[in-house]
Amino acid sequence: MRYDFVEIEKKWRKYWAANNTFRADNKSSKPKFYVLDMFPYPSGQGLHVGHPLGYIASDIYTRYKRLRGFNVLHPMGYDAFGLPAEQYAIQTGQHPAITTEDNIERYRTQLELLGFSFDWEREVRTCEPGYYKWTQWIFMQLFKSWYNKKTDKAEPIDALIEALSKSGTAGIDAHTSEVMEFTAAEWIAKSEHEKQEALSNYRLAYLSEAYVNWCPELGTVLANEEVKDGLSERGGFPVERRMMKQWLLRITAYSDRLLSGLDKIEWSEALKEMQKNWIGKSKGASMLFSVDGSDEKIKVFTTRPDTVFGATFMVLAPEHDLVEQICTEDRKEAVDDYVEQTKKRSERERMADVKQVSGEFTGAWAIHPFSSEKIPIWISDYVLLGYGTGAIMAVPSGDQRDWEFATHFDIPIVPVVSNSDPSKGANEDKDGVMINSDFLDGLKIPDAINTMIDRLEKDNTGEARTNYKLRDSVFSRQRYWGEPFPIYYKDGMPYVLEENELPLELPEVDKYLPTETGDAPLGRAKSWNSEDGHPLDLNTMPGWAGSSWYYLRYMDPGNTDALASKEAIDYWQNVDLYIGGAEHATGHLLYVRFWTKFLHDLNIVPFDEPMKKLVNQGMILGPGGEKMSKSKGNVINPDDLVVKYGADTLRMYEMFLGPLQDAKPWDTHGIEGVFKFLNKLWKLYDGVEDSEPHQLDLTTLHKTIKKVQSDIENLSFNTSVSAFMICVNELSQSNCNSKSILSDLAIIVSPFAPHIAEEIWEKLGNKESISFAAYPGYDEEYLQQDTYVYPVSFNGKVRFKIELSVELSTAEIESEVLEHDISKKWLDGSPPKRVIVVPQRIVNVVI
RNA sequence: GCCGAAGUGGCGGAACUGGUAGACGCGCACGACUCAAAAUCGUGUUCCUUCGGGAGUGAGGGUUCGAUUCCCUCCUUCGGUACCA
Repeated sequence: MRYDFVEIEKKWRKYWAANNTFRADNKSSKPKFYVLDMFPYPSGQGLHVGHPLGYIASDIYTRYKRLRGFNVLHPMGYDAFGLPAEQYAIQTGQHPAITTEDNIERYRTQLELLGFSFDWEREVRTCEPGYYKWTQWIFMQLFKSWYNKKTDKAEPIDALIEALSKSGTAGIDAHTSEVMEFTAAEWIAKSEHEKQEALSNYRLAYLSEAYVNWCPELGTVLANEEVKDGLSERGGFPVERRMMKQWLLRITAYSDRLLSGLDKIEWSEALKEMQKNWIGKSKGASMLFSVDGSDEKIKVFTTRPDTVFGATFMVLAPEHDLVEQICTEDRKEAVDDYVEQTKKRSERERMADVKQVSGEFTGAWAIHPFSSEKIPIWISDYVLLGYGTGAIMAVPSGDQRDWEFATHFDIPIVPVVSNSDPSKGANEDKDGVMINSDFLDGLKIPDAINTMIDRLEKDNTGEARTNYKLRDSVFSRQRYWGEPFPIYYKDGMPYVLEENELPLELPEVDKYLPTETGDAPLGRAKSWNSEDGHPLDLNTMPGWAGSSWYYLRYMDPGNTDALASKEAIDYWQNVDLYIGGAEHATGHLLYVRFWTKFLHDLNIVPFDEPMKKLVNQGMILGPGGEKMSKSKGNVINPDDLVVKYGADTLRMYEMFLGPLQDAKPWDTHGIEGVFKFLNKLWKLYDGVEDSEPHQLDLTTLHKTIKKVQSDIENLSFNTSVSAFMICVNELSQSNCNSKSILSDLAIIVSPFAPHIAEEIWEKLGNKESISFAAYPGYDEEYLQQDTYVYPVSFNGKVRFKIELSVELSTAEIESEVLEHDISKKWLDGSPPKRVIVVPQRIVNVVI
């Protein structure tokens, strides 16, 4: 009988849907396992062959785990809010919900064609009110929380308010935007407006005037990770810096936990490294420098406090608050000009001429804290306002950028570490001893750093300090197609809605564009007010809001009382295996960890890392080795291949292409080999008999079970496909027709090619789906061999092979080998210098 | 620049903790079946060779009886990041 994949696949797709075969229960006596794919944004293009790669891998793993007796949660959904649908809406006037719905339908059809064992009853869509109610709810909790450094977790703001009214800021150690100090009396005396203002300094979701990446073309702000080389990631439009009032999330409160948490999760080193760099922890000290003839002090952050005796000037970021105050009259014009210029320049331009040294002298002088010498204060855009304190002590002998600046403006360079050569460049190495450094002279650098920090703390002019590159995340977008903020304004201050007012649904608007007055699109909505008439926030949340907790919603997608029930969360716990692209390294994958830690602090989830193990699938490139894209016209559509070869062939071929994690070019020709393999497999089942299995066939089977099992556990699917091919070749060769062997083969193939496996399984007389069969064990007994063919090499080169019993001792093997005619030829009468015998491996004769 | 990953036949790729390099598949060549073609099956396929062998896993060196695997130097490609003090 012919392998009629069209009929077979249609039949089993229907069967699985009708029987709800892959429904996962929230209660089970079986151990749980959670396998998750990064859910897709349903774009108008549909899927190309690159998308299913990860889904196929996770589906194989899922089906394997089921066969091993696990209750597996394997859901799928859609990251449905986003820019493309909105851009389309602006162009055509069609509501983004309609576009999104259509695209989702298309995705669903394509996904179903591939035979994934998703529990479709758990599908989620981030754009549905029933879903985003809980995205809004989490935001609300962030707004109502502050970060207590003493307990190292988020706590309710109400408790903070109570503490403030009892004893002011005394005894409170919070993660804040700026340090605040006031007494209980002062707190009580504050107006409501002032209180709210003060509280926003503590809240984990707060409004702030901040420099943001503004994209005029898209009409919205972007997060740092949505900007690539000064252009928007989506669309490639220019991005400029602009001061705007925005919602921010205080992710920086979690910097340390986000960093240390990496040690306990199984993610690739590359990815952990990216997150580490993004968080960018560096240890050093903060130091105060007095300004000559002023009460102002300049606070700097440095990782090298030991080099302070080499500090020959100071540099402030052009936007630094002190610039205006300390700038002298004669320098004012030049300085103002420079500041103006910096503001105008976009990120992109600033990046383009990194090598260009520029700056202006403010006319002011700082007093060196140890030598009491006067050193000039400059401004330059190589010092960034957002990092450290926005000011540095410049040590041209120890920092290359300072060196270039000093050389350019002819500022003295004083070496402070032995083996420095100031005429050539800065010495940034951390070996050598201190020179020209008063009480530090002769100390090694690490000792000098500690000595200096002790001294600073004693003198009260500085302290040890840890700094992070990580910034609080801008959380508002001036767009329509996203989650509205559950926020209204009273007296200009933000307040949250009541929980029972959620979800705050997206209003209808006449156009998906900003208003004439420049307000975000929600400004077009009629009566966009709270129930008591206060205006609602006009922003919407960014794309990553909904994806930061979706893995929890799958556990209990219909719940209307909570984001998921306690029972469901306690049962499923965190994700055991997460598969998706590495492009989300510093976006989604950081935010989902942040939100999980926050929900952990709120006692909503018992774990504080969302994904125990994460694997990044590599990209499938076009046949030429380029990225697949519509514009290049090299997109391979999976639907066409399914029509021609069937889903089982496509699934196996995608796995066969190469290691899951590697990028690899697509070559449609190769699919024939896998298709032939499935045909051969199918043929094996003609004339199956209940006969006694042949020894050789048992060896073939058990070797394959062993190989495939370890491959799946290591996510090495390409080698299991090879193993199946070898197995089927061998069984065909020996005309195997043993039912027991062929039944086991069907089970181990089923995670890879589920449709054909179901069909075979049914033909073998089984009534239940193969999905819940028991994975066969392998027996080492069948893998034992009586003899082993030794490759015999002379000086490392293989010259002949000899089959010997595995019972032989090393000495016996040696003499058997040396007796061989070819050995005699190579030895040519003289005795070997040495003979190495590795049992069941090799024999090497040294001559 | 810095960080990370990777370089193996014509191509995708195998090779467990150092032990037969090139499994499996594609492609190609030849053969069988066929009036013919497709499909299918079989054989061969790293390169050079005076048919004894020799060379060979990006390049060069090292450790070892033995290196794709370990160590050092360098080159190339891809991904990330970029004045982070």
